[in-house]
Amino acid sequence: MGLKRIDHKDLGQLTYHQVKELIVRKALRPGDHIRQDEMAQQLGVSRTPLLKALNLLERDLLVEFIPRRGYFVKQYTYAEMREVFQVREVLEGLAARLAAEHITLDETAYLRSLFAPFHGADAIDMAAYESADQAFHRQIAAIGANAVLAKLEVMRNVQVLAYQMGLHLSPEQTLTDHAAIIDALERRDGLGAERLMRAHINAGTRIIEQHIAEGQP
Amino acid sequence: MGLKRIDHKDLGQLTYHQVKELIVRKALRPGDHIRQDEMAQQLGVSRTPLLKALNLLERDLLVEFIPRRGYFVKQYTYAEMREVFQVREVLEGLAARLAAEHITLDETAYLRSLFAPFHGADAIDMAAYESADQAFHRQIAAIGANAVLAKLEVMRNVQVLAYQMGLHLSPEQTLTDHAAIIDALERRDGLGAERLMRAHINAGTRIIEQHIAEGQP
DNA sequence: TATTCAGCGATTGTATACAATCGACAAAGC
DNA sequence: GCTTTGTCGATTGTATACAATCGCTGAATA
Repeated sequence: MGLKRIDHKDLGQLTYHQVKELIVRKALRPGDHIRQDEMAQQLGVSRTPLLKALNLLERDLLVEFIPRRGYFVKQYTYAEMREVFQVREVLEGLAARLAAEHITLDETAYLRSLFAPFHGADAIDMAAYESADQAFHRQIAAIGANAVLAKLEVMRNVQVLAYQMGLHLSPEQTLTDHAAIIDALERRDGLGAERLMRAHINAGTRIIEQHIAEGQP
Repeated sequence: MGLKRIDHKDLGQLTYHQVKELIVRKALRPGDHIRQDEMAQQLGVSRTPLLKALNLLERDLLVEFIPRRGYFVKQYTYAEMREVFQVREVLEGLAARLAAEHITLDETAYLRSLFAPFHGADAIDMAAYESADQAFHRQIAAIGANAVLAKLEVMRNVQVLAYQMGLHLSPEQTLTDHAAIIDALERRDGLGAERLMRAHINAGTRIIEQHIAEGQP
């Protein structure tokens, strides 16, 4: 009783993760046409599970599907990335507000611990910092405990691409913003947390808008 | 020149719309196990395009997939519907804010025209009213012109289910709310439109919470 | 009578074959 | 030389065959 049903992984799921890796690691590059036969063969599966994987990736906004032409690795313009950030702003704002309702002291402590290595550090290991940043946002969404939001959270894969486009705040700025958000969460100030989170992501949006203003696509 | 590439419809797309119809019309009922062979045969297609359709429906939150068991028509509890509304609140708020930036006089006129038949009417045709309500929200999302948001907009299919669960405001309340939102859009007051839209949907959330408080699942 | 387990039918998971059609290249026309 | 049209290989779209396995039923057991 109360046993958790083990979640079987079908090849579709496994293939999904593999192809996602290929995309975020840029082994598959933006704009690339994903040839199904070739890709299936390389992964050692048939086209059937690959197609399932590609459908999931389309939902994640990592690939684009054009009927009769195929699947392409999504190539983001700054304008499109801005749209993603506009949506992220409200979704993560919601996540923060919901998180404030349930959050425990252990969880705030964990969130703080993510950034402890970087406070007062001479040089910041950007790769480590990027994963900490992502863990922070992921964790808040998880604490928010809204299953619908969690499904949309897959949109966060795009965040990796955004980093690759150089679209992130300075570590100093982020550390300050995150600390303020954690404080709000700790005092169960849902509206405050939402407002701060939105402002934080909106700062990212404004960086994108600078690129656009400078005439970049 | 300027020609719109015709968008081929593959069987997957067509099947998707068919099955969606079956679900929102309750020909397939919540909790039903969708037997692939049977359903494919009834629709006159093979399982391959049906599977593609089911994947899309899962993204729309209309069906649920459990590996090795199959696809099931999603059965919403009030608690889950509340989660949907929490997400809708922020997404539609965003849509309203974005719409305010672009909206034209023609478009505000159209939005008003949707509800003209109901103002001062003796009795309200609830079916017609429901479609007007949905057209209103759909149109605002369209004017917002954010492609990412538009993709998530498919979540709005759940709105039909919400209606079926009796989760909607009184027509009087809705007419008032909508009029206020249109006014805000007209004066290009993005923040105001966002606030009003969120309050409007939040009123729906509170109705759901009443059901939950009364002990309904 | 309640419980466990084996066997089997039903159903999903995956591979593959074949049909449809896209697009690249070459040949023909202007 | 540039554009258009026809042909063919490459690639996607769909159906189907077969393998894996789920869960139900009924017999065996306590």
